[in-house]
Amino acid sequence: MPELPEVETVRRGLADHVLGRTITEVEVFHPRSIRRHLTGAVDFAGRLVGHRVEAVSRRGKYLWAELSSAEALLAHLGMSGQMLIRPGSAPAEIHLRVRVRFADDGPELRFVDQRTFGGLSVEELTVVDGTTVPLPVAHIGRDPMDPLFDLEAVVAAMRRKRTEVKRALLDQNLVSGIGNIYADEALWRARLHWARPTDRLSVAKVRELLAAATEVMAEALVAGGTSFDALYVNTNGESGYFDRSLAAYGQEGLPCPRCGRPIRREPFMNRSSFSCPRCQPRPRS
DNA sequence: CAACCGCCCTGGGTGC
DNA sequence: TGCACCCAGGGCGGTT
Repeated sequence: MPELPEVETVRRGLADHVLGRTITEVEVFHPRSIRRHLTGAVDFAGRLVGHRVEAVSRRGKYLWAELSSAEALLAHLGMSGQMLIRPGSAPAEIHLRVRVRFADDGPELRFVDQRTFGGLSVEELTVVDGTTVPLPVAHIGRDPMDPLFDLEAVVAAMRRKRTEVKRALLDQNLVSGIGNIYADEALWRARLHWARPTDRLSVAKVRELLAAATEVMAEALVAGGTSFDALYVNTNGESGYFDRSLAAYGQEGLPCPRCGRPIRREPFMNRSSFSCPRCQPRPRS
């Protein structure tokens, strides 16, 4: 499940392999993978062919290549999206959705996505708060790895919300890049239950929580990200190994690394939240 | 407007 | 063995 560390790992791989290369051919094999490109596959390909990749950027879970056309190829990996760099001679992957070839005849870029929650589109760029981003990213908050991330502003905004702390942590408009895995890990590190109301947390506690989120994602980035199966891989098709370092997420019944009590699993927004019953007691309702 | 809910989608895993 | 069902989950549109 690609969150910030996984998307950043992919960004680095793309920067290594497609920067400076000119696109010559684009094939779309599944319309759903470009559903956010409203003008369709022909226009999608037409806006890419002939243009050079000038930068590969990221905000939160969004990834994009800035092109010599002054537009950007925007990608969101969803749950299972992969950006693979492969020789053109390699057999097509079962879930190959989009293929991009380059003028130098070197390795091609393949967007592979089993569950098709991810997708690509070509977007105009806009400047928000001094930073150039694709239009659909304009409303996405800066992520904690962004040099211009304003910690105190996010702490204040989070405490102004009237919601549960995990919902706030997952709100990409507030702070981006955090998904279910790193939200649970950050809450575990900060010893907060996911249902705690944000407006009753101290400034210090919210700071601690955001610091924990930043820290756990930085550690995961060093490990190449978190992979439970072959769904998340880098541009070379390799899995990360941060799953071995998870304290709470997916650890139901296993001992809490801090106190030894079995990690519990609770339903949360039609999915699951993992926490320690002793370190992260439920709030009194 | 803020908060929240349901839907989109596929295939690996599980239980009968 | 085979089938039905569950589950993962970010973003978005619709509703309260």
